[in-house]
Amino acid sequence: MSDIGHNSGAAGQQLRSLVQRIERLEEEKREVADQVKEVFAEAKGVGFDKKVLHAIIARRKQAREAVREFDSMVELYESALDSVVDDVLDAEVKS
Amino acid sequence: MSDIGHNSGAAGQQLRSLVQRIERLEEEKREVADQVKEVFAEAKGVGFDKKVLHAIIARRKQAREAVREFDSMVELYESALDSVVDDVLDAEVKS
Amino acid sequence: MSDIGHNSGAAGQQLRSLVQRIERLEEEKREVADQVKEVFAEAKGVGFDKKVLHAIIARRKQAREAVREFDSMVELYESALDSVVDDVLDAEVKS
Amino acid sequence: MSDIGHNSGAAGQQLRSLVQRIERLEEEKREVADQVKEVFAEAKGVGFDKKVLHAIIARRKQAREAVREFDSMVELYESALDSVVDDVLDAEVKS
DNA sequence: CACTGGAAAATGCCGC
DNA sequence: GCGGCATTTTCCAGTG
Repeated sequence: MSDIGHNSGAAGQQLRSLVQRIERLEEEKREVADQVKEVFAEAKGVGFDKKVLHAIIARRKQAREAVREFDSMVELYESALDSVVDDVLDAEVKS
Repeated sequence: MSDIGHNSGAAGQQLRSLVQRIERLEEEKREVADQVKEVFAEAKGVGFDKKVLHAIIARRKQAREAVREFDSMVELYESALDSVVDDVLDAEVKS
Repeated sequence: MSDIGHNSGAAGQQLRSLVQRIERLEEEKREVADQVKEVFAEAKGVGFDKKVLHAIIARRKQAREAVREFDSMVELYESALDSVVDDVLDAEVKS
Repeated sequence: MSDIGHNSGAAGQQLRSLVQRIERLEEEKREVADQVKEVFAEAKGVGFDKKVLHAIIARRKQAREAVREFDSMVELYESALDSVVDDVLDAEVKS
């Protein structure tokens, strides 16, 4: 008998497992997305406009990203500074 | 002192709570999306092509949707049929 | 005098031309959409239900898409098959 | 023989014609949309950013709408003014 | 006039 | 690194 359509070989098992895991995760994603919608609905119910809410969230996201960018800037300068300090120390040793 | 920027009125509290809940949920969404990516990576690692995997998953999804669509088709035909029945009954009354 | 607001440099000319072309095309799109509405109105006038009409058109569209999807499926299988053939040939060379 | 599937009655003819006209128009819409994409591609080719282009077009659209709104405002005031003039004339006649 | 469904646009991701 | 593609999000018309 052919396994086509009802593959039960090792590879088939593995494939089925992977597909099911992905489908389960995508189901989860949908559930979370629905919860987001529910919160927006609740917000609307107490008079908050969805568009404004979105704008606020976007703003906060940008702010967080700006902070992250700033931090990596600081790190960059710090490491640059370290190099300079190293160079200076090296120079002193050599002199 | 102005509350601008540090609103602590009732509405402000509510707004902050809503925004935080949404942000938390979107964080969750991102996490789940990452898990999906991980599974795809794992699949790739054992030799499955992502494209084929996607095709399989899409197919299964379509199958599920086809069932749903069939059901709404049936409903549409049923309501159309009801209209016809109504017309016929009306015609009998008038004759 | 500043060109701000009445840019007439080469780049400005080009930009204006592009913007106008896009706006003209979007106007066309709106006109065609209106014509679609007119046909639906005409259909309604001779007793066809818009909902059913939509269902018919959607169905035909799906049918066309199914053909396209089938074709890409075939392509996908063919390329997968090619890979397998390649692997087998590689294995023979190595053995 | 049943006409189901190959309806050639008068109503069927009409239905088919309507469906085809709609499908033709939707095809046109798609073509125009593609042309828009082409213009955007061309714009990109000469260094204009799609996002900026979109922003410009949106701005111009808003401007046109503002003008229209202004015009209807003017009309409103004009008709209000006419009423006042009428009232004044009436009052003069009566006095 | 709010709501849902579908089209249009934006974003993010993948492969080259 | 970027161009194309898929997904996601946003917007708008139609409907009840």
